[in-house]
Amino acid sequence: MGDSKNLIDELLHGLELARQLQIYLNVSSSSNETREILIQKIISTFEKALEMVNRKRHVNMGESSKQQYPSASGTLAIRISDSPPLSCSPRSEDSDRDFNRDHNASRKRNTLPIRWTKHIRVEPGMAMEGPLDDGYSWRKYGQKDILGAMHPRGYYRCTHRNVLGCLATKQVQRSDEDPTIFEITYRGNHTCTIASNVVGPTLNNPFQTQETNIVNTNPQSLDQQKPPNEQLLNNLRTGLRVQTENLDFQNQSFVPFGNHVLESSFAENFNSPSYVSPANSGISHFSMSPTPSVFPNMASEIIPPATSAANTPTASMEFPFDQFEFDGQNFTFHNSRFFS
DNA sequence: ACAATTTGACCACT
DNA sequence: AGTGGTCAAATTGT
Repeated sequence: MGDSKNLIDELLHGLELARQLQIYLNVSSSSNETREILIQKIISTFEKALEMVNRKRHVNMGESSKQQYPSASGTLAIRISDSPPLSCSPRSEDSDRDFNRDHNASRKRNTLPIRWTKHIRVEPGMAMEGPLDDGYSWRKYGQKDILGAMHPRGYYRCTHRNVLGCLATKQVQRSDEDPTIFEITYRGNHTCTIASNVVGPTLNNPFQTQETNIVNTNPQSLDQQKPPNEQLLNNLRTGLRVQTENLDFQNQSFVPFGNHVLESSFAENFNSPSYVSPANSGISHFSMSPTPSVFPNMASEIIPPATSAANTPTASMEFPFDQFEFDGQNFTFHNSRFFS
């Protein structure tokens, strides 16, 4: 228990430092020395936190199932807690529902295990009627007032659901604490974008085009007009903007996998010049709770200029869940194809 | 006319 | 019974 408290303290400390750094980085008069010190502190804080987690895991686990959490510069392992069964395919439930219109079966509650969240911030003062463009075409199919939430939750499915059978869906929930932040929960994989190669390795490095555009959400515009590829390319051409924001890492509403570990070399891929995910542009910003990631407090997002619509925030991450492996204990994410 | 969104109703789950 | 997720008819936009 003491360790958990310390862990939380450390992570909170990291959060605070990161916030300070964010402020400093926006103040041109601050010295490089100050930045260096802050960055060192942040790294140190997170490393300490990770050590604590590792210690705890060593105590709780036998040697055989031991998984090391990475240092800040090493391999990223995402710990995910209690899970629905992993035996089912990511889309099995949805598939049954949509293409079997037997109403008894089709109305079955979606127990889709694969889902992940993003926290997106839009510029205050801009239209924020909904999420920004994330490179995919979504059609809204519902909206619901959620108990305890100030803002309704929007339900979206892939526009190509009927034509291509793409079963990806997302839910968009505006944050109560910070109305400029949208929490987007993606469920299922885009089968339509496998063909169109939305997260293509051929796009330019988004780090080269991160300067400018402010998010300009246009709730009435349509994101259904362009194929995802073209949209993303357009986004990259016209400039992207990175926003770093604080995540509520204590939010533990998502339980996608279970007590397993997602292991991936995110960090090293982030340094790779060839890495181009229009979705997250190399900066970790998705979270899988309850312990979102080793960077629990920070979410960075590439905010593309708004080409669309309805409610989609920014370029989204296409997450190739078919590259997960589950061996009964660990959930491994093979990201070589994803990041290459 | 067609496509997208809105919204009340329905259903499954807890 | 309460809640979240989805459906589908009605409405709105292009």
